Amino acid sequence: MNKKLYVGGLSYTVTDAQLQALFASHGTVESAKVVMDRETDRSRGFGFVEMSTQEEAEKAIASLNGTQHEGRSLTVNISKPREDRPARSGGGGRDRY
DNA sequence: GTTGAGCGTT
Repeated sequence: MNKKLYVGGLSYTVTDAQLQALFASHGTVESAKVVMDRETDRSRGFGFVEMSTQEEAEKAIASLNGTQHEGRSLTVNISKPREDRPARSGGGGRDRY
């Protein structure tokens, strides 16, 4: 198990600092990032947070998952590493059709 | 509005 949290259901107005502040109320945030679409520089509506320990990650999930933020329902869960997804793992990142 | 990048041609 890791300490990385996936945070979905974010408003497009939420940014990394907002995300960190939200989770910091329920544990020690080591890092937080809202994923921005690199083509539009706007939020994709989800992000990632890393807590100091798994224990704090768990309580952050329990406290924030299913709640609302900036008018949207939050989904909080342990994340999986991006390398685990076949879409961008080494061998070809960009589509070439 | 649901799982993060960019490098560059293996």
